[in-house]
Amino acid sequence: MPGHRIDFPLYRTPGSPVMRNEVCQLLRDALVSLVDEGVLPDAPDTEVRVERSRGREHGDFASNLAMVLAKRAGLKPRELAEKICAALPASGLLSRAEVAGPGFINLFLSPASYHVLPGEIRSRGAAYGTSDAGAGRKVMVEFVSANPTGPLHVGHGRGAAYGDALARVLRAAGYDALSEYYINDAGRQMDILALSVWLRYLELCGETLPFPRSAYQGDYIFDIAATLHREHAAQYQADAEALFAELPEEDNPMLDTLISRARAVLGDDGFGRIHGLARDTLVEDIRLDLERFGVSYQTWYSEQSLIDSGAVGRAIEALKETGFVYEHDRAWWFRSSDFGDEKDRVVLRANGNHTYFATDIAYHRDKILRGFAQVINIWGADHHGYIQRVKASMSALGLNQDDLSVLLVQFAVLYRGGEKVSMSTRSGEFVTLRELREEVGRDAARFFYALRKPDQHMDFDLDLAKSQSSDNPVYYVQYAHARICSVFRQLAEKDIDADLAAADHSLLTEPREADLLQKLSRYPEVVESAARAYEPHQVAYYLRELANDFHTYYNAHPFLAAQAELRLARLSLIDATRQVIANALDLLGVTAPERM
RNA sequence: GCGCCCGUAGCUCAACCGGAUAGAGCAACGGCCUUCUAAGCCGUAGGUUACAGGUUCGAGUCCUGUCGGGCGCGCCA
Repeated sequence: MPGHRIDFPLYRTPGSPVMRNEVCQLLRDALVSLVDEGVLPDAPDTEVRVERSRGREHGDFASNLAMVLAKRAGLKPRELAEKICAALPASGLLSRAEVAGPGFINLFLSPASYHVLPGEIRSRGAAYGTSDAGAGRKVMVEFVSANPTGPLHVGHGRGAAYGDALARVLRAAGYDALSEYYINDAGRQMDILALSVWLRYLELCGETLPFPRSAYQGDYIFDIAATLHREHAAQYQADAEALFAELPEEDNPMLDTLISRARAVLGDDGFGRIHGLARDTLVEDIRLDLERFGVSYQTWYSEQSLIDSGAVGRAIEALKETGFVYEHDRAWWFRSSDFGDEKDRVVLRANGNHTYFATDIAYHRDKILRGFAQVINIWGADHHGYIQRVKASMSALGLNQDDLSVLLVQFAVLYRGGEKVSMSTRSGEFVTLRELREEVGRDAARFFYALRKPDQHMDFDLDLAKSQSSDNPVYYVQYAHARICSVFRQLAEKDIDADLAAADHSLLTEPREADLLQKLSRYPEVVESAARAYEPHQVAYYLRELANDFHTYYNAHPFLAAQAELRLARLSLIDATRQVIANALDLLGVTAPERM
């Protein structure tokens, strides 16, 4: 269908941070003019939406605005589209607008908009792609937060890769994002951990004992026990025979009995020191593991500190004051079913201890009180049942439950040699994040995770991720970066003078150059969109497209052999490409190697 | 049983809060290295978007139901 075409005068060349937003503004201006002219009845509250066109023939941007507003204007979509086009203010950004299909408005960027791009990318450098879309809003991203009772496994890896990339993307899009790890260092699991260490320590002291099968079995328990033995010799030794005398046979009562006997023998002080040693060792181990995975946190927030500071007690008191808490069977229940939860939940148990839920209430209350406009929790999919009750507690406390977003990360099913790898923390039969990193490499692992939407079930093929072949998508992107660096090394060797700032980009007339420029111009929009949707995988897919455009260009046109002026323009273009690849890879926590 | 997430090419996944002809990568087949890194490029083939209805100018996307998969439903953490 032939489109109606309108040409604009070209009078300036703005360097726009996010082009799509600029285009939206032009359409908004057009709507205002149409209201003034009486074509539209009132100031339309319809959100102006513009998307990147799919195909080149549809221009750079497309809007369905006319189709949305046609009914209100009493016009056919195509007629309204033409009026909108005619009302567009003059701008150097666009060169023309067309009406096409059932009433789409296709917008074409001006050549000048493209020609300023490589220079803009070069001058902004690592900052190209960042914007102030988030307007400095304070957001918290809390992720991983695994119990410090053992090493992280590959399931945590997915949450780590996702959470860290999300935090980076949010920062790039102008949010004030803080990464936090919530250390679950209170409760029974930690007691079992301390007990496990102590029992292994007793063995080192020469005691013989039947190590309980439901205690922690991992090698790291021996390591911590060895440290304890090295630093304190037999200071915490006790008679194992007495310790294991007349124990309940069932796993849980047995462990609980052992824990209370350990406390009795060692005193709260002694037990607490072993507990603290185990905790600190494992938290430090996790911190190092994540750091080597390219993941770092601003804050490590201790669950125990919430209890010690009285925050949990205060939160329960605050909840009681709302009247949504009642006593039943000597326990205190929160009326969460009043807020959409399936049933009411216990916050204070009959034995006087608070539940895990109680600390969660205190923790989320604390997050909001710390002044975050948006709190993002990244949880494993097995925790989805807790979302409603936590949100319920926020509502009950007078907080806005929409300030909390819980994003669920589905489990990755591991495949090795074409077969499922079954995983269970207790049996010790699980692949740790450390193993994955050492076998696969940090970059491949992170990119592999980044390629998947978090709420999508994921098959993680270990053999593929481990492979150093081209099957591995991360190399495809990194290779593009390395190739560009290589070109510039050749340039230096051949002693060719290249003042990129003097490049004349109007010489870039090849279709593949236009494709590459267009892709580069999209990058800030990709970052903004990934941040808004909490979907860093958009960056990974963008990278693959960008690398593809570059490789295609590389194969089709020589850079160094070209005539001097053209060579300069092309070098400027691929230098800009290199910068954008590096920027985007950084958002995913992946390095951009200069050679491969 | 109830609730949440999902179902797209042989496989693994995209598809910009409903848009134009549903796209990549593997795997398959056929081409491209005396020239800047072949970890690359180009081409061919591959689809009733699980199924059935509904909403509207328009549905992979929203609603209802069915089937299939994952997870969750403790005074555990």
